[in-house]
Amino acid sequence: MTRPAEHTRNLIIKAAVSLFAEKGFERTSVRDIVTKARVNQAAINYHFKGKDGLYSEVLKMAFERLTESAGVDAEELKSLSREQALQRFVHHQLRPLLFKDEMSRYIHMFAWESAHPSKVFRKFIATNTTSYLSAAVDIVRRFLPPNTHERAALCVAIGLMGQCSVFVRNRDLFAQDPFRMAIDERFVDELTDLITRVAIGGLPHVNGANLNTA
Amino acid sequence: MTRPAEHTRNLIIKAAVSLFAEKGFERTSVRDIVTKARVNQAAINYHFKGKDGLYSEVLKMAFERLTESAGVDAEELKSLSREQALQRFVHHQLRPLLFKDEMSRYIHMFAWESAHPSKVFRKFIATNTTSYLSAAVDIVRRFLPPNTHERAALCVAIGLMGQCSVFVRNRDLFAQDPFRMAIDERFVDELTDLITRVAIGGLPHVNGANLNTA
DNA sequence: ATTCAGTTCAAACAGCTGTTTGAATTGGGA
DNA sequence: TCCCAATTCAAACAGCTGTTTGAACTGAAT
Repeated sequence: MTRPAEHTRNLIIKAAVSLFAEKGFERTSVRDIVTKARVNQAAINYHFKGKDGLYSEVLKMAFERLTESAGVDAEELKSLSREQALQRFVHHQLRPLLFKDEMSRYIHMFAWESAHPSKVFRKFIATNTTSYLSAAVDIVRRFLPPNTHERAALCVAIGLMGQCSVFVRNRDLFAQDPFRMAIDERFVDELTDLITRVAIGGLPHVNGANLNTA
Repeated sequence: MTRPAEHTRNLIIKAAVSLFAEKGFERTSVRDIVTKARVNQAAINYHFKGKDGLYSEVLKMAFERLTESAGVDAEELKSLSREQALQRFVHHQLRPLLFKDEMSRYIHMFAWESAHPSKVFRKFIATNTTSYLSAAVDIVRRFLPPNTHERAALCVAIGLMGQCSVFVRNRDLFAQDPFRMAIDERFVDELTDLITRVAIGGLPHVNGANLNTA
C-alpha cells in the first residue's frame, strides 16, 4: 500500500467523523463525505468497501479513543473522591455541547447512535462485551447501597447518561426559541453541577432489592 | 367533504401513527404508510398535501391527546402527594417500553423526535409555547428548593425525561445480547421505582443559584 | 523503458424517496 | 337522469441514495 492511499483514507475518516458527529450516520450521504474530504466518489467503496464499512471503522476508532480517554479512565477516576469522579464523568458527557475537540465529536456520534441504533452499531456493540457503560457503572456504584444488584446499577448508569445525552442531542432545540438557552462553558459547568448534585443526593436512596430479575 | 374522504383520512392517520411510533418519521416512507393503510399512493398528498403535512397533523393530534391525558393531567397530579405525582409521571414516561396503548405510541413518537428533531417538529414546537415540559416542571418544582431558578427547574425536568426516554429509545438494544433485560411490566414498575427514588433523594439538593443565566 | 499492481476518476447504475399528473370513478344535488 | 365536484387510481416524474464500472493515471520494481 503506497503513501497517497493512506492519505485519502485519513481525509475520508476525518470528514466522516465530523459529519457523522454533526448529523448522524443516516443523514450523512457518501456524497457529503467525499465532497468535504475532496476525494472521488468511489473512494469510500474502494477503501472501506462501502458506507457501512467506513462507519464501522469510524465507530471502532471512536470507541477505542473514548474508552482509553482521560474522562473515563478507570485508574484516574479511582484516585479521585467519588464526588469528583462523578462530576468529572458528567462534565465529560456534557462537554460535546460546546462542540470543540475530537472527543466531543466521538461522544456526539455515540449520542446519535443511542438515539437511532444502526445495523452497523448493533453488530458493533454486540461484539464489544466490555461495554462503554462499565466506567459509568463503576462510578455510580460508589454511591449506591452496597447490596445493590448489578442490574440496578446498570440502569442507574444508563439513566445518568441519558440525563446528559438528552441535552447533547437536543442542543439546537434548546438553543432555539421557546427555551433560548445560551449554551456556553458556564452553562455546561452549571448543568454539570446540577446533574451531579441530584445524583449525589439521589443514588444512595436506591433500594438494593430493585431490579434483581435475572 | 363526503364520508369516504373522512374514512381514508382516518385510515392514513392510524397507519401513520403506528409507523411513526415504531420507526420514527424519517425511516417511514409514504409507501409504507399507504400500503399499511390500504390506500392509494397519492392519497397522502391529496388529503394532507404531503408527508410533512401528514406528520404535522399527527403531531398536533398526539400532542393534544398527551397533554390532556391522565398521566400528565395537571389537576389530577396536584391532588396527589408529590411523591405519588412524580411516580405516576415517571411511570407514564416509561410505559411505552411495553408497547401497548395509543398513548404509548404517541410518547414513542415524541421520543423519536427528541432524538432527531425534524423540520416539521421544530416548527411545531416553536408554535406551541405552552410546552410539553410544563407538566414535568410543575412536578419537579415540588421537590426543588423554593428559590430555585426557573431555568434550573426546566433543566431538571429535561433531565428527568431524558432519563426515562433513554430506556424507551434503546428498548431493543437493551433487550439484546450484552444486556438481556427482560422488559415486562415488572421491569417497568421497578425501573419506575428506581428513577423515582433517585429523583426524590436528589432534587432537594439542587442549588437554587444554579443556572440563573438569562 | 517497461511492467503492473495500486489508486484515482467521471460516468453510469439500480433502487428508493416524496410528489405530480391526468384520466377514471364515485355519489349526492339539480 | 344528468351533472359536476370530490375522490381514487395507476403511472410517471425528478431527485436523491449507495454502489459499480471500466478506463486513466501513478510510481516503484524489474
